[in-house]
Amino acid sequence: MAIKPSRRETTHERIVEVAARALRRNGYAGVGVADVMKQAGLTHGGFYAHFPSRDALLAEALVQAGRDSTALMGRRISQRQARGQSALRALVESYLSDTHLRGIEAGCVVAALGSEMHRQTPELLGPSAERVRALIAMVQQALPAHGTQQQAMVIASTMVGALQLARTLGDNVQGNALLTATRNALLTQYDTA
Amino acid sequence: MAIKPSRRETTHERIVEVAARALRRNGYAGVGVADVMKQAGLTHGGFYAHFPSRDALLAEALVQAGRDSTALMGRRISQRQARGQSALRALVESYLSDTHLRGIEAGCVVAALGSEMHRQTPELLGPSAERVRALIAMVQQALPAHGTQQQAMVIASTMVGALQLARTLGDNVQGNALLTATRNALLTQYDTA
DNA sequence: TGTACATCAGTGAACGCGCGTTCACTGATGTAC
DNA sequence: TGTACATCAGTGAACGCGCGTTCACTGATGTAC
Repeated sequence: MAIKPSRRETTHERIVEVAARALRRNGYAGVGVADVMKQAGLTHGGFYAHFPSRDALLAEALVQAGRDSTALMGRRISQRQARGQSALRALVESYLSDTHLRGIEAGCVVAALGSEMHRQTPELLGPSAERVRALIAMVQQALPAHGTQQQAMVIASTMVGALQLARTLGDNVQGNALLTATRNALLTQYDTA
Repeated sequence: MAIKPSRRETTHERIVEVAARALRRNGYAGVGVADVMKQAGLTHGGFYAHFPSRDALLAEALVQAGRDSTALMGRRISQRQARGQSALRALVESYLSDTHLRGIEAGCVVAALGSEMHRQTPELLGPSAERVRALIAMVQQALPAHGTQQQAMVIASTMVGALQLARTLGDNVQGNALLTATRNALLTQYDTA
């Protein structure tokens, strides 16, 4: 029995949701208070009734982005498992898909912000490291029995790196070749099905 | 017979060198004109006698950062090979070393900027993609005979991702465990020596 | 070799713009009776 | 159910600061004779 959220709460969540997408699309420096408020259908003045500072918004947005992308990835994986794919194949093919290559603002926050995470304020570093651990845990759960955390770390690293390199190469022959090569390598080595 | 560089050229290179380090330490948004000039021992006014715009500096800095980190990595690898390590082991152990984990501003530019590269201006995107291709080529050269470009792509992705995740986790047990696991996995699979 | 002049790298003050932040005010929502 | 009032979410103008950029000027370097 969920309590009906107040108008204030609804607005707050809308702002965070907009910021969570902007964060992945534009990076930390690309999230502007005025911009986010405008996209949420508000004026910038009301911002500080919801957040003590821009940094506080970023912290909430980071957590929200993690929740959103995990949920989306979870749905995609379930669909593939329903079609008979193993958990690992479903994960690898979803993560290293053309859809994920192009869908940055709805995609994995670790891939979207990987190289920027370590230089953020402590307020943001905690949740960032937590996201990395969550990604590794997600991979480990998808591994066949006896999959180790070490294996999960390596696979997570590979997927994050591959997505970033492919995005830099572009949505073209080069980028897609890199994704394909990585999918094949991971499945050949770790998918025992 | 290198021509003695003019005062102007020397200064220009000094500015680019400072920017190349700042770029890796702070990211694209973290490179400020005034800051760079100050670190180069100059005042900010003279900047536009050297570069048409801040973006032009970033482009030169990116290329310079690639050159510098490639040269440094090359020296580290040579040292290890002189001690009898295979080319691949030397590469993997250098790239995934604690030194590289901590030495961001002198390290691989792809690892330092990976998640930011794709959203830069076209002027910067070209050199960025070129850096990715250079990294892949460097890995392929280190592979034992018959190493394919596909294998090189996967290894490059893994190393870049691992370094970023380790940096986010921090220079502690977690980060080092991730680096160690990745080193072991890559060497077990690809080092035939 | 020394002097006079031209060139040129670098200085430092100033401008304009964007962005985070503040605040007095308004209009809508909800409560008391 | 209707009216009067209090609360509160959101508005929009304004402020200050940092940053990229411009420009008139200075002091040093180098060239001509």
